[in-house]
Amino acid sequence: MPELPEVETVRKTLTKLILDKTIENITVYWPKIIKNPLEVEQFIDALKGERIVDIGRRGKFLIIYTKKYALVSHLRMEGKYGLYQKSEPFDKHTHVIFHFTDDTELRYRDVRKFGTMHLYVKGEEFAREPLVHLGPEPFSADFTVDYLQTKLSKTNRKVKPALLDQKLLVGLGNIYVDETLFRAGIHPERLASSLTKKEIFLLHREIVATLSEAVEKGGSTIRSYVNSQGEIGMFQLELLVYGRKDEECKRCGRTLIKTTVGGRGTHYCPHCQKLKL
DNA sequence: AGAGGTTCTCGGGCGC
DNA sequence: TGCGCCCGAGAACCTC
Repeated sequence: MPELPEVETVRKTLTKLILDKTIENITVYWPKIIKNPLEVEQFIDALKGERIVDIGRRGKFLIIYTKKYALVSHLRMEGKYGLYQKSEPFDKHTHVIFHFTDDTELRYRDVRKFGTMHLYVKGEEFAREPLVHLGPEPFSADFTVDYLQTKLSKTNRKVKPALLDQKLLVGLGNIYVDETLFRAGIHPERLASSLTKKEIFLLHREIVATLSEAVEKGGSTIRSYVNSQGEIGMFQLELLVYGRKDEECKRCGRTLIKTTVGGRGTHYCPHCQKLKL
């Protein structure tokens, strides 16, 4: 599900729902989701009595702040947060419940159980896994054309796997990387180090543009994504290549192709994105 | 039946 | 031989 635009949308909607609520207790049904502290009891005890004071985001990670702690949460493929009345029944994919002092509770649901949670004392979170080695935010001043140029020139990988690496840049996932490469006219299997200065400039511009347009539209709903208020995104209507195998390229009219690159399903236009050598 | 929006771990290959 | 880095493959889990 969630790449940067979806996580940013979850951050905004979840803030409206749980800001200022106080955690009375927590129930953990699938302890493997909690990666730090190792003991689930410690996780629960730490957060008891804590009030939600802010919700942030770093790349695809959500950071729920209480007065003392930072809860770093990754939704991976299918993780979802939702606010429910305590009286509502919960399904078998609900793995963590944060019981608030009012009659509501925050439920974490995750069909594939890939999601993770790390709890740290506030201020330590950026110096620890999983945030410590992340690359720059695409909307930050650190993410410049020169930075992208330097990084791509130093790797032997193909451009698509390079851009999916969150150490190079945070936020891109399989959907937005395919969209970005199409918009920049770059074949996903080009060697990253072979890109020209002009191509890097276009790539940088389209990374920022694609992600910011997607944030404005509330993300993309492909299979199951909904924000914390249960609403779908709208950017899937703007997708130019992702999920459009065998359909017409909106730029040149030829047939779009789907292959595998770096083990990931990859959509592109063989005419607009040439694999020059 | 196999792929699926993610990322961690592991092992092979290579250079020093 | 050893170490460290880089990279790709496989694994984590469930649904359709």
